[in-house]
Amino acid sequence: MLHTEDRSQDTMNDGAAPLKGRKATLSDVARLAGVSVATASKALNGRSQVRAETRARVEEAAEQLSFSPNALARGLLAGRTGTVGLLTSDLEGRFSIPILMGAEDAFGAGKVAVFLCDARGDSIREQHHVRALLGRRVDGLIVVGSRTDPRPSLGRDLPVPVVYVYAPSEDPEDLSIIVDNVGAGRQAIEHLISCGRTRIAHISGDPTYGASQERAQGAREALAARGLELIGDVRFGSWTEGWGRAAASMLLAQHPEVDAILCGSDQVARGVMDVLREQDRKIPDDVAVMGFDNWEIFTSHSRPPLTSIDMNFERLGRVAAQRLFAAIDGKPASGVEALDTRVVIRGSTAPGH
Amino acid sequence: MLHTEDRSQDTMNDGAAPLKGRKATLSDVARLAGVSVATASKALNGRSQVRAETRARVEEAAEQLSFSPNALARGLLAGRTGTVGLLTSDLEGRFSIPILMGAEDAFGAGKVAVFLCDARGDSIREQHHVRALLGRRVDGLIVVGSRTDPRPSLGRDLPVPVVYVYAPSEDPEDLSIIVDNVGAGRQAIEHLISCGRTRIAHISGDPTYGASQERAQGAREALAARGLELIGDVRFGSWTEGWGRAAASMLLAQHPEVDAILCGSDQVARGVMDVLREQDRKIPDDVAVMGFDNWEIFTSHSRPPLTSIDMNFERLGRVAAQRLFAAIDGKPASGVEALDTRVVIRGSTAPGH
DNA sequence: GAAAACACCGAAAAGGCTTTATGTGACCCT
DNA sequence: AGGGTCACATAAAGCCTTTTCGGTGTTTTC
Repeated sequence: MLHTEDRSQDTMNDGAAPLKGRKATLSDVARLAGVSVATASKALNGRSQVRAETRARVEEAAEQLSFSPNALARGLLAGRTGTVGLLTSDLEGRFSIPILMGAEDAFGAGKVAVFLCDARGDSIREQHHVRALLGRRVDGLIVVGSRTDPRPSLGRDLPVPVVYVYAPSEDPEDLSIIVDNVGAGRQAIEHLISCGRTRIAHISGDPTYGASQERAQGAREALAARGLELIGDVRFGSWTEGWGRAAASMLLAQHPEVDAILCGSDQVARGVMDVLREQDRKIPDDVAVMGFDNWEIFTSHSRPPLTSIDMNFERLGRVAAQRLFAAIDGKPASGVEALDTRVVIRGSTAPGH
Repeated sequence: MLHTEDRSQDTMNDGAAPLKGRKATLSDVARLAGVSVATASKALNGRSQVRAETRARVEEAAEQLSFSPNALARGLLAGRTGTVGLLTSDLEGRFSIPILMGAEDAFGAGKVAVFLCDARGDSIREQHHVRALLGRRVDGLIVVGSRTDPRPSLGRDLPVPVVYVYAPSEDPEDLSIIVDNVGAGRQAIEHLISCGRTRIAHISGDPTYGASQERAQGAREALAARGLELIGDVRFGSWTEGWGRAAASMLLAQHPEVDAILCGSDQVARGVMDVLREQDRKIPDDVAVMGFDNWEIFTSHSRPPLTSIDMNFERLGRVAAQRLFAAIDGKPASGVEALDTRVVIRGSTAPGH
């Protein structure tokens, strides 16, 4: 049912309700308070050139009219809009969201609003969005990639600072905030070793992802530091449960002595655990299992709950926001900043967790 | 070294920082083209009062300066900003994202930019965001709930139209776009029946969710229409695999004759399938299994792939965006609009899929 | 008692754009 | 030739806020 009543020019409001942006302008407030707009502005912005009594009158008038200053006019004058663009190439993916949440959180704490744009992996669309955002005079841009491999830079001649997150920019002059995947691999192995495991295998994911190569490298490094080696080298495949099952079957057949399996993702780990259970290998007593990503939906509900490496995505987003703030304030940075990860221990490596 | 002057958190940034890419303004374009700003404006906006040759000159000048009009100034004048606020109460959840994608898509196709705000389920934070968005003079608001139960209205006296998605507003005067959960339950049962099943059980999720009650109701209706009943009535629990496993064990013990299990979510279905496999019941030959949500990550990688009801979230977001457009254009609507769902058939009900 | 200091307020400009109203010349008609 | 129409260009008036600068009236200082 449609009704055509016009809600936009409403009746007078008593000012009791808190949320009414409405059309009240600063001159309305000034008129009601019996002062000039200049004085009203100063009063509301805490400038010093206003008598306390006058300020109070203005504030009351503003309250009564539910005045809220027009951010457009303010931004037009200030040259700063207090907005940033958040450009993601893949909202659907699991990784953009927490990053986005972290960034939104950090900005919302300040007085910055976030324009969200999803390029859907299309660079034409991305260009279009960048242009639109610049037209809106955002103060800065955050670009979130969909995988960890380097991506093309937006260019050096943008009028606003840019921070790349998750996927670094190909241009080292840009500032990129990424996950330390080598460190993540190292951390994982160190945890397994400290659980007393020595015959460790690594079932990874898609080999075309930089992340899987880097994690494998970190894992090898950590093993080498103890004079150990991977059992049966790294097995690459895809990021799926199916691959986890297939790879686990082969691994157990070829190397039944294995006492820990590091998996490329929680989904892979899930498949691996299914096979272990079917073959009556106790987790973690016979074989410890570990994943990457700490994807709650998989880690908490598996049997037993899965130990995993958390990528701290929210922090990634928050740090990106902070760096962008700094750049906007005239303190730019460049290079690649790799943030560390964190082991979340559950029952698949530590009984009782 | 840049000045380390008092760059206090305020706007006292007196242009000391070298803003390198100062954006070209319309007067720059006009000067370069040798016309007045008024003419330049009309030329670039396709107004009629401009000679073709003049228009070409202006366009070339604009191109040369890579001019893009300042959306702030334009919005200030027009009273419309071409922005909307997207207020979600829970970004983390699985449902907001596709809705958000649909909306972003629909708006991006027009010339509307989206402010994203996450209230994190906190109504104080929500109020704060609403106020901030109104200060930025958004043209409209979309409010995305985190569960399907009705939520408090933002109020009738907002200066801009609002569309509620997923969770309807408690106020029937508001416009809400939701999923037809009763219809979804009906659809599911009809599919199972058309697969030849008659002894159907329903393992649902958290009973405090309206969605689970409504789906159960739809399921009962569809069964009643064929003179059938649920085996062992609805079993409520939580939306987890663990509950799926527990409930399936009990169900199979009490009603071994069951030939289909409708599950409250794909995760529940996942648990149910684990138990069926452990008890050597063939899926779908002995027992068909079905879920709700069509969460790819669960449906595609289970054994066999899981038939599920897709909620069409992207369409939900797109429709919400369209309704908001209409309302902004002065064609408001109210009431609750329930969109239908869709069965995605896979191997867990239909062999060979 | 005059000069300076001070506290407070208002007029006005600026910021970039669109639109209205006004102005100018070219052209056509009787 | 004068009046009218038409096509085009421009000046100027906003939109809403912040900030600078100038102007009161009052107080302090020597």
